[in-house]
Amino acid sequence: MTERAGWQRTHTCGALRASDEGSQVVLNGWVAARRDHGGIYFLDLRDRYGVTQVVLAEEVAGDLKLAPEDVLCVRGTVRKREERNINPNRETGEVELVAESVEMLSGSKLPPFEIIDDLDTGVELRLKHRFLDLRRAPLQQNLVHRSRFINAMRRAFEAQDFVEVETPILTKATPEGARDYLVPSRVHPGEFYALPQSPQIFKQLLMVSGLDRYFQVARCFRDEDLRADRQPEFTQLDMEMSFVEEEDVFASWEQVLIDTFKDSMGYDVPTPIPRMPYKEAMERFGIDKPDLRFEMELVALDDWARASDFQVFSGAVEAGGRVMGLTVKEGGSLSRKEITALEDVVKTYGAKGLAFWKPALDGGAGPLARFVPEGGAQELMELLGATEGDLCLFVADPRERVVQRSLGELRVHLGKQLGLTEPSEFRFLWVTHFPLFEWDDEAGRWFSTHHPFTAPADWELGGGGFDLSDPDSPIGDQMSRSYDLVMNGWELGSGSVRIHRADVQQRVFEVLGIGEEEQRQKFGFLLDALSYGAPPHAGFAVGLDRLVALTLGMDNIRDVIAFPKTASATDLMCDAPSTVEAYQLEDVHIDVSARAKAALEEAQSSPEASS
RNA sequence: GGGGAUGUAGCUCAAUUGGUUAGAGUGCCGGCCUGUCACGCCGGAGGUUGCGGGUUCAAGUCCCGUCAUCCUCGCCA
Repeated sequence: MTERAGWQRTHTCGALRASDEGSQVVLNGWVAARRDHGGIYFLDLRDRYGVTQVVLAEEVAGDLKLAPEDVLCVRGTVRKREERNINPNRETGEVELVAESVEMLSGSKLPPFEIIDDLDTGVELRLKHRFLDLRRAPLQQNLVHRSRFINAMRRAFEAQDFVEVETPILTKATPEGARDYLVPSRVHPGEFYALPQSPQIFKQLLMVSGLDRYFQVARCFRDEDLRADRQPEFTQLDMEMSFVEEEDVFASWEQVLIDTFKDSMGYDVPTPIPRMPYKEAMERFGIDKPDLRFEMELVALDDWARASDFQVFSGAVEAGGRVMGLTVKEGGSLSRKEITALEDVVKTYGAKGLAFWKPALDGGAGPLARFVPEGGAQELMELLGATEGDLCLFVADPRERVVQRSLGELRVHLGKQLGLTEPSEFRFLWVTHFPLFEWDDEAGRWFSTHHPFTAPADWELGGGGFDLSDPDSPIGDQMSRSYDLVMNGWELGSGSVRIHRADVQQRVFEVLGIGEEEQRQKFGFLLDALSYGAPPHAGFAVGLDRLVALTLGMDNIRDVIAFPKTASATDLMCDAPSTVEAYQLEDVHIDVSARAKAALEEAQSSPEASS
């Protein structure tokens, strides 16, 4: 056996306590701080586990030059501090290490920012030196929490007899859904793999194989524009089970959530998790992922509006649209300026304006007041659940989705602004009964609301005979057997009962405008599999980055990911994406277009490119 | 693809109506200091005001373009 090298630590920097007094120990760690008092020199040594104060006597320090972030080996004796010198803010604060020798294991240049907990520095710099950013305790704690959370989830699935199976990363492009990341084939000139947007088809095939219960911590890739809660590559807890229906999937997940939250953070998830049909969510909250931590529900005012003298309101209803409102309790004190800011919120989502009313029995105030009929204030107040001192807000539009969406987003906005959302409370909800198809005006055809493998609520699916080029076709009324899991206004994940009959699957492809030829070419293997005894099956997937971020009270997923990308999908640390050597392109049979080449040259000739 | 915000010292920011040599805090370096832990005191170094162009006697400041980052609408089965 090899002998242990003399420099290696006997303890971590978070380990020593008063009970270790007198021990001879070796610590390894980074220089976190130095305090030179002339005759005595204090040194804070840091690692993942904590910080320990090292005391260097003049004789030991000598002319040793220490810089921040140098990596050291310190040998010495643990000493209990005198009462007045104890640092109560540190776990190791009752002791200090009296150094007998200090050895530099690795020197450090001056870092571009300080390695401190409450760093106040731009994202750009932090991402460029992510290895230094990740040296900070809060970021390390995030990653540790993520690891514990995901492993607790793994244990929970294993306890239910699920089998973790890995599926391919190099796979086939899918015609529907997000833009694919493509990988050119060297062996097959002109052909491409795609990175999976999710392991969807593979997990269904595993059900056909009889694996019965599958799960995976799966990396997924979607080449779409990013957001604070969206990265081009992200992680899902993906699962699928056979011989089940909706309620079995819900039950399985509820147990997983109970186990995971309990194990990893000691939180008791309140169960059963309530269910709400999509239609109800849209009507009451204006959104398919309602935040149930506060009330302030939307109110339908269509009948009131139809009879109103206010043209904007009555006109919207006559045009087949909606008028809805919501009441901000004690919102009457909001200034005109604040209300204008709220109007900007609804305009973002397509609303033309935001009407408001400060309710009172005498008719109230605000632009809507003159349209409240004599003596009609009480009726309107009752409709809105409003009392004097409240603020009522209204949106009217010929497009129902604009009314619901804009007021729904306004409700979320107000919830945050008024401090109605308690961050340590986790309110879950299953949203069910989504429509199977949605009409896309731009493309002029139907798209799957969830995905094309989702079972229709009615297996016969109308039996055909619909005019599929008609946006008002009753195909739009078909319900699906898909469901979302929602928490605190975030969509955590979605799933569905799947189609396990080849004929139904073909019919759905037809509605989506995927002809027989294309079906064979793109999904032949799936249709084939469905014709060899496919069990009824259903599944679900949860976005882990979002869920982990939420459990830490963060609304940006960047800091629960070790090496995240920027909003333009670049990695500032390793400078990806980047150009490759000409021979590499030749190998994979790729010609870069003249336009792309010109853009590259322009970028490289500007001084900005190298900075 | 659209909208908004930001870009000044290593870092966080300031700089009046366009006007002298672009400042402060912090970090860093040097000196002093034997109980600090946000140590203290003294001194010092440190700037292509993102980049390019324009207006002007004069631009960190005004105009045009461009790049980067963040937020967001569209997009994300």
